[in-house]
This record gives sequence, C-alpha cells and structure tokens, in this order.
Amino acid sequence: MKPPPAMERPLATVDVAIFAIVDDALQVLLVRRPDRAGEPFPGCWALPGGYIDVHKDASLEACAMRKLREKTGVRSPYLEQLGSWGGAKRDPRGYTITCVYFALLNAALVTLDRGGTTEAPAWHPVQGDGVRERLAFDHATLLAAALQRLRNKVEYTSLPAFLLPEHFTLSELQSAYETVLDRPVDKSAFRTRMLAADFIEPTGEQRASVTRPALLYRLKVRTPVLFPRTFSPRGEAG
Amino acid sequence: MKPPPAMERPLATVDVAIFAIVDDALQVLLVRRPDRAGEPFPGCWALPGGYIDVHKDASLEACAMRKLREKTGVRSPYLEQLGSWGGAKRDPRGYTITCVYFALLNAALVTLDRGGTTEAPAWHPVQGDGVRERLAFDHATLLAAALQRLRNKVEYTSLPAFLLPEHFTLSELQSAYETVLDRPVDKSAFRTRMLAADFIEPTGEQRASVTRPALLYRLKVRTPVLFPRTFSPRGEAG
DNA sequence: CTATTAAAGTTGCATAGTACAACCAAACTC
DNA sequence: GAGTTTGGTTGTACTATGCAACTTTAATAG
Repeated sequence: MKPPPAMERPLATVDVAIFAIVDDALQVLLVRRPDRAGEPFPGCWALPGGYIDVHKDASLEACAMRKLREKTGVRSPYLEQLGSWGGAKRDPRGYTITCVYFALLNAALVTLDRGGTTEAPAWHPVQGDGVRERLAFDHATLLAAALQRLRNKVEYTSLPAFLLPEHFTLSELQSAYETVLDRPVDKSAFRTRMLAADFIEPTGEQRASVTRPALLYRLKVRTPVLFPRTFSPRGEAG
Repeated sequence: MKPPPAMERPLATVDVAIFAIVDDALQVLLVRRPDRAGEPFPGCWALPGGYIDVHKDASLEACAMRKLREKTGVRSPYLEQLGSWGGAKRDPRGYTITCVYFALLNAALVTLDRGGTTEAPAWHPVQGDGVRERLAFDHATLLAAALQRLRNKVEYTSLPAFLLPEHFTLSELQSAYETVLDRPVDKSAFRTRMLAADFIEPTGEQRASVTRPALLYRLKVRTPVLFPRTFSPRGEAG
C-alpha cells in the first residue's frame, strides 16, 4: 500500500473524441501521428491527446480541455469523461493509462490547422462504429465506446443541442438528433418533449428562410437535461 | 508529444466502491489507512484500493478485480468503471490519478477480515451522499459520485439484482430497489416491468415462509438490462 | 394578386407503460 | 376455520409518446 519510490509507474495520457456535425454528418476530429522514426503508428490517424503534464494540468478535465483548445481553439464545448483504458500492450513503449473524454461542439467555432502539417487535425465522418481509416493504438476501441455512449445518451438527453450554434430552430435541433441517431424522429413528439423539458427558450427572433420562417431558440442551461423516456419507435424492441 | 524519458509521471491507483445490502441497508466496504508515521490520513477510513502493478494487472479492470478479491474473496461481482480523478493535491505525496470502479455484490459471499488488523475492511451504512465517517483523500467525493451513479442507474436498470443471492423472490428484488432508492416502488408496476424485461426466470422452486410461499427466480443474463422508462411517481417532477 | 410550394407548427387518435388502489390467494397460527 | 401476513392479480386513470393528417406562414411564379 505504500508507494515504493522505485515503483514502476505507468505513463498517463488523456485522449479526446471531439464530435461535430459537418456537412450534415457526424464527424470526429483526428490528428496524424508523427512520421518520425521511433514513433509508434507513424502517419496513422489518432484521437487528439497526449501526456498529462503534472505541472500544467490541475486536473484530468483541465488536461482534456487544454488538448481540445490546442487542436480546435474552442474554449467551452460540452466535455464529458468517457472512461479510462490501461494495459501493457496498448502502446509499444510500455504500460500506459489513458483517460478518454468526449466533446461536442459547433463546427463553426473550430479553427483547424493550427501548428505544423504532420499533425494537422481534420474532420472524419463517422461510419457505423468508427471511421474509414485505421486508427493508431486502441483508438478504434475508444472511438467506438465514445460513439456508443453518445448515441445512447442522445436517446434521453439534450446533448445534440451542444452541436448547434448559439441560436437554432427546433427543426435544426431535430435534425441534429436525427444525424446522431441516424434515423428519423417524430416531429410532433420531438417538439413536445423539447419544450416540456424547459431547457431552451425563444430568442424572439426568427430564422429567415425561403419558406415559413422558424422561431429561434437558445439554451437556458448549459448542462444537459435528462428526459423521462427514450425515443422508441414502435417497430423496435425495448 | 513524444515521451521524454525523464517526463514526470503521475502515480496511478485504482479504488473500488463496493456496495452490498447488509441489515436491510445499503452499505459500502471501507478499509482503515495504516497508522504508521509518514502515511497520509493515518487510521482514517478509505475506499479499498492501491497502486496499479504494471506486472500483475493486465488492465484497469483486472486491477480493480484483484483489489476486490483481496478484500472480499468475491470473484464475480458486478463491476463497472465509474471514472477517473487526477490532480496534484489529491495526495500529499504528489500528483496522482485514480481510476474508480464500483461493485455490487451479495454480502453473504463476502469473507471479511482477511489479513492484518490495521486494514481490516468493514461495512459502513450509506447515509445520504456518503458515510458518517470522514474519509481519506478525496474519497468522500468519489463515494458520492459512485452513489449518484448507482441511484441514477437503478431507476432504469436491473442493477439491484446483483445485490441478491443467486435465487431470489420478486419481493426481495423489489426490496433491494427500495433500499437503494430509499423510497417505496409500486408492486404491480414493478412486477410487470421485471417480467417484461425478460432478464430473470423462475427456478421452479419456492421460498418457504411463514406465510404464502413466493416463487424463486434467477438471473437469465449476467449483464444488466435497461428499462425504457424510469420509475417516476406522480408526485415528482420529471 | 392569386395559386403554388415548402417548411413550420398543430391537432387528433391509438398505445405502452406505468401509478395507484383495491382485490384475491396461499400458507401459517391459534 | 377465523385471523393474519405476505404473495400475486386486476382494474382504472394518466402521461408521454408514435403516427398521421392537418393548418399556417412566407416566398415565389405566373
């Protein structure tokens, strides 16, 4: 139980799965691994992340927020801890532990391509449980877990609101749900649920449109709301 | 981004919040911190846990399972990762990261008091968001988070079944829900929900009793089941 | 200036899963 | 066999939804 000074310490990292809706599709931000000799998975795509800096990072969340800011410039996304993975075989360089976060943000706020070219971050469309590209380390597992958590929570929370700009219409919100869930949801029940949950409020403005203009809403609270039931179309079990 | 060999590594630990129903109350297993000089929080109660052994622990979950087995002798509880906490100030000995698990098990399977006296584990009744005793480190925070997650999930999952012996009656299962939620639930709706979820099956036996005997059930699946709604009595919001 | 179009937003009905309450059933005690 | 206790069922009301049809609003074409 005591800390032997010579105790072998695992290397600790933080990785972040950053999601946004780009081109009407759910996309995740990936960076390229450096292509230098001695680096594992050179040139491979990976979730943004890196070592915990004992001097800079007051907490794990602060570390995740730092990584996110470095890659996207965004300062206040929705950020949630997903879980931790550890083991001797994750990284050829030795026993590592990674603490994984997932973030939701509005793509319009993101400034990509900060810094060099080898690690340039880029959006990659989500396809099923992951992305087309092969990912470094066990990042395919981490991404799959993040997607599972995201889709699961979207069924009964207001998470998709964090993918939208500050002002949005109910149709845009519904579209965000449908993009993440990859299935249509009923308009009437959707609107009733959103308004009953009382987490958005009308701004008083309307979105100009070629057809009937829609009322604009904004978030009343920046924490996600839980709904009493999941969306569950008749055709499905459970 | 590369791993400087001299990079300062945080110390990594795993802690486990082990819950059981003892004397009709939800209780958590705590151990005493060693009372030696130089040890932080000497004699204080704490969640069982310890350093990750890079050579013994193939994964974080394996490490948590090992800690749990060492303290209770139990080999197959319900075990779920809760989250990780890290920072420079959690432990006076330096920057630490702890990965916290929570476990549910049947108290009858537990063999306490394995090993010495200074660290003898003991059940402590849950009171509100924690226990009566002051806990070491930030363990009060960790325990509160575990309790919140547990109570939240009990509203829409079959988790309490893991607190019971292998064979149990529906009334015993309902009692486990009520103990964790600390409120009564409706018998009729409860039974309908449990049977509809199709995760238990009758053993064919009955529990002898001084009154009408009850049918015994066992788990059909060892993974928890999700219900489509939460329990939500009329009097409450949401 | 009316008809058309398209998206916004509403209304009406059916249904699932409770919440609540009252009831029936089985075993034991006396 | 009457009383007691717990197991288990039945019946009604209600809520949030699934589904589908409907009305409203503005832009635009003719």
